[in-house]
Amino acid sequence: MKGKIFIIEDEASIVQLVQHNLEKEGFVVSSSLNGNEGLKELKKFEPNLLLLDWMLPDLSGIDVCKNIRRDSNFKTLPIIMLTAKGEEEDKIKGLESGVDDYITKPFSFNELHARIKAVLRRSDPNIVANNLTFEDLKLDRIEKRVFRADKEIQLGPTEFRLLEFFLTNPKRVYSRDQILETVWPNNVNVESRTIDVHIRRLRQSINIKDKKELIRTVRSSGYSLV
Amino acid sequence: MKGKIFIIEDEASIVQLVQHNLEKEGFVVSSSLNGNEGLKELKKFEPNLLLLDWMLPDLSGIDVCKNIRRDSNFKTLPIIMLTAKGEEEDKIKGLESGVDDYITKPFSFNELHARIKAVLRRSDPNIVANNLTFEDLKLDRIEKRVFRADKEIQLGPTEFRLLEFFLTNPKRVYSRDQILETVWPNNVNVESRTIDVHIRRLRQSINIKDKKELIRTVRSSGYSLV
DNA sequence: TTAATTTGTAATATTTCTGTAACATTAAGA
DNA sequence: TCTTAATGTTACAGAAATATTACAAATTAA
Repeated sequence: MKGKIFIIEDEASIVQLVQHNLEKEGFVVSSSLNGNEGLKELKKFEPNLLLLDWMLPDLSGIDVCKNIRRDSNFKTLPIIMLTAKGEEEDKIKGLESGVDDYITKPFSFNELHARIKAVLRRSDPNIVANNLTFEDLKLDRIEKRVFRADKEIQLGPTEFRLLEFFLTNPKRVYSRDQILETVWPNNVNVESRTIDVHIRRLRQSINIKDKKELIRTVRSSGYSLV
Repeated sequence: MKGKIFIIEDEASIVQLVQHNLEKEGFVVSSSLNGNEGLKELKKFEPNLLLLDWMLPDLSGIDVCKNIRRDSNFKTLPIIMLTAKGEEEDKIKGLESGVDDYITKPFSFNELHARIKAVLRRSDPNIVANNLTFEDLKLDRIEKRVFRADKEIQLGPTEFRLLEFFLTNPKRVYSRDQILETVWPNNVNVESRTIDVHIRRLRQSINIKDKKELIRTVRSSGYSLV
């Protein structure tokens, strides 16, 4: 789990390419082909970053952008604008209207990936960090290892992703639906109670006797790291 | 695999000479004849070092250089500038703009090779090192020999490259895709399960009884040296 | 050319992980 | 205190990932 990215872009081929590659990188990705629909879905999806095409069939990128900035929930949502060649002068307008970065089409995926990482590093460092820590918990994404109080802990793949997810936003309470959406591969249907079992497994692995419980149950809301 | 080198240089004869010799040395090389195109391809290629001509048809070397340094992914990419005789005064400017070294045309390949090694040795020692070691494992790239606890080990070519790859980044977990991409010659299509078999062969060769396993399996992620 | 080595794959075995169902426990309001 | 809904716990079967083996084709050495 490296965060959620939403794409609003009308060229299906671009969407497909970018979405596929981002998913390979571990992002959860959703997309829309036009502005109005995109705005709605985006607010449901709650991404960590938006890739926004400058020229859309219905709204202009700027309109979308302004709409988003009006919504208090998305005031700080990082936005990267996708512009076509020759629209360069518009970039200035774009940056003024609250865009964090832009990239000119055609672009290579690596260029885009670099910018995404740069923007996320500023807005939400944990999403791209190689090491996540919280109190005496440490998770190394490169070496795929987890430590509690400097003692290594063995986790199965799902428990690893689950902990990774909690570590990107410690203390925050996540509902089962939210957990499902980001920790499980897309379009998989699992019983929501299944999460309880994985929480239990994770708890069992990361708990040390005489040390406090790290995962808090918030009845009727979900779980959080604490 | 001794790393990837990108060349931006408009004189085709120089490119050909350098590229050919570098490939003979085991580098993976790609090149471009002008600045704008070069910048794009470079970012796709993700080299370990860039050879950059000072005078290009479209952009100056300095422009290219600045552009690269702006991109967070390439902030530390080592650059060696190729300058023509008489441009010496420019060298100072070049070094200021973030170039790591320069060489004056005409140069012999040996001169260039020496500088490349010197620059890489600073930035990414494992790429040029003749000997890679990790714990009691030793791999000699020159003599193509491998030792475990001072006892020589016989490896097939693929197992040798595989171990070489792991040794350039011990502890790091690599996915099967990543392994395939760098250990196997480009555009070869092999089943991803094939890697398991080679891992097994490598394990069988480098393991000594009573010594710990050196290759770690990370379920659903890949393998690492450990 | 023949012999020896190396490679990739398919088939099979083994290990580890996952999701679910069933039952137990807990918390909170009536 | 009783009731009920939510969460905790456990065990297990099927699934998924990896390990192992054998073999034929390809490559290299002799």
